[in-house]
Amino acid sequence: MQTTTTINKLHEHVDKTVTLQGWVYKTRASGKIAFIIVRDGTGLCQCVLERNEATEPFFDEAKKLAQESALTVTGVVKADDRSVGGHELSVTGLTPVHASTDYPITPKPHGIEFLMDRRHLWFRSQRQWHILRIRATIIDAIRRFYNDRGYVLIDTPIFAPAAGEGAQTLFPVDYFGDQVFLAQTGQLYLEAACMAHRNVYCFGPTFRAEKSKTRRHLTEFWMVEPEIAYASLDDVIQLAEDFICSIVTRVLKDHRDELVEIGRSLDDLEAIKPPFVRMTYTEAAELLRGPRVKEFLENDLAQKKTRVAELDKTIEELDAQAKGGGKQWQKEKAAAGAIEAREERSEITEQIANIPHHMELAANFEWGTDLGGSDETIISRLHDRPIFVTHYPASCRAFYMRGDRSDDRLVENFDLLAPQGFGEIIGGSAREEDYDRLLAKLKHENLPQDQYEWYLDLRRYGSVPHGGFGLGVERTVTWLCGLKHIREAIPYPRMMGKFYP
RNA sequence: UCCCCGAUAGCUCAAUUGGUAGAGCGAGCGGCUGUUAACCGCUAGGUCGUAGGUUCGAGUCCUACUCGGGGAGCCA
Repeated sequence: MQTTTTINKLHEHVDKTVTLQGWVYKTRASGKIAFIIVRDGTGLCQCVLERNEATEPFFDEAKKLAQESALTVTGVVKADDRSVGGHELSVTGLTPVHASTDYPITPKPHGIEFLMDRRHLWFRSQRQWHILRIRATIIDAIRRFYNDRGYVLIDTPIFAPAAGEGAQTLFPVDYFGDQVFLAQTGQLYLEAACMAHRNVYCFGPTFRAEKSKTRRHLTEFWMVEPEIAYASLDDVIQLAEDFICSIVTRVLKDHRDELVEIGRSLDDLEAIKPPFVRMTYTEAAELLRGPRVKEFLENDLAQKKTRVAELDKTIEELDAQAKGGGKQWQKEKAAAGAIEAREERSEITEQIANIPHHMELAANFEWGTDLGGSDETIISRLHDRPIFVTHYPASCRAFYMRGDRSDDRLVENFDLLAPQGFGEIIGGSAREEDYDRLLAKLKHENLPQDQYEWYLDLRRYGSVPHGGFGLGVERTVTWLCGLKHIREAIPYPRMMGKFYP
């Protein structure tokens, strides 16, 4: 008669008695009625506990159950719009499984350091819970995209020999007395598999030892890298565009409510349609140095200064309210508002301090150097669709990228920048298929040829035009969820100086 | 590696030009039958990151260090 079910299935059990197994998310209790919001891993449900004959044996105990206590609860499912999730449970039975006390993460605001030290608990909170579910969908969409198109999954090694693209940014590992490194890409290995299976991809963790402390860096992150044979740069770019569109479509299909819940604009994501913007590196360099960027940043600066002035006024008013007369809850609300306004002000003040530097970097951009993080952010902010930036100078790109046959200075590569300031999510290229050209590049970069003999074999035996790219999963999650920082896009972020929990 | 900012109660933050450390939340107790960050009353809670220095007097000023935040470089 009574069934155990989960919150996401409650709509199948309206007016029936069911049992839920979960944890206390929040409680509010009066003398003779208690509201327990239960989460069970599939959603939230308000359980209403009225003091009556049925509930008398456990009412007092239930009322005192603190946040994150585990419990099973039985009751009649009622459809109720007032309740989160649209259903609630009128409780007839309740069994505590584990009483929790002093759960550290309260419904009130916390600082980032506090939350990061408690990441293992933090992702029980709604916002984090939504983000990690969207992440899971994105990863599923990635796998399906390639599997459905007949790509063969090739797992590339995580222990890699010194030979890479630049050994200084790698994590060294002692390997039975030899030094190896944690892999920063599977690409070279993937190219070999590409010549065996034609269309392949690898998907796994990637490690970078760069000492970067910014909103877009992790030391350990997930990357998916497709590689396709008999392909030109245009083919690879087309693949990237189809790929991104399929991920966005899937996320919009499966997670509309969650996206709204975490404050992501659906309109912005629905605007992600082909064709994406395309520009060459040279065009990007001209854009950065030109009047459009200067004007954009000057406007940005002026707007931010206006905003700070507004916030100053708001803070003053709220402070006065918080100290003045009125109800206790009104004063509290004013105080909370003041804290929020101060946070926004300090964030914007920091941005204002950085703008002149970013303007200078953009205005003085020199052809031949790589686009900086701030340069990419500027280009990204000027668009509301992803931007392909192609044909970078060979001097600032890896040795394996295919030389542009019409201009020796360039390579056939691309970066894909997510719009609205989110920046780079993909880096890719056509690979140099010509043995002599590749060997010349190796020598030019002073790379040890003996370490790359196996790679050169790929150009000795049946070399064909081919190419691929790498997509950073966390950066994609950050973009699609509209996060301010990449650390929320992965369950256990690893950053410079951070590896607990 | 470099530049900027910060560290005050378990948490989030205040503390006028250097002059006796405060509020809210959380916790504990009591009250309230429809709450949505519930509300009302009471109670407990502090070596102001660490070490020096200036001063009659330092949370406040100076120096170094530790930890954290943002950015540059580098990158997905």
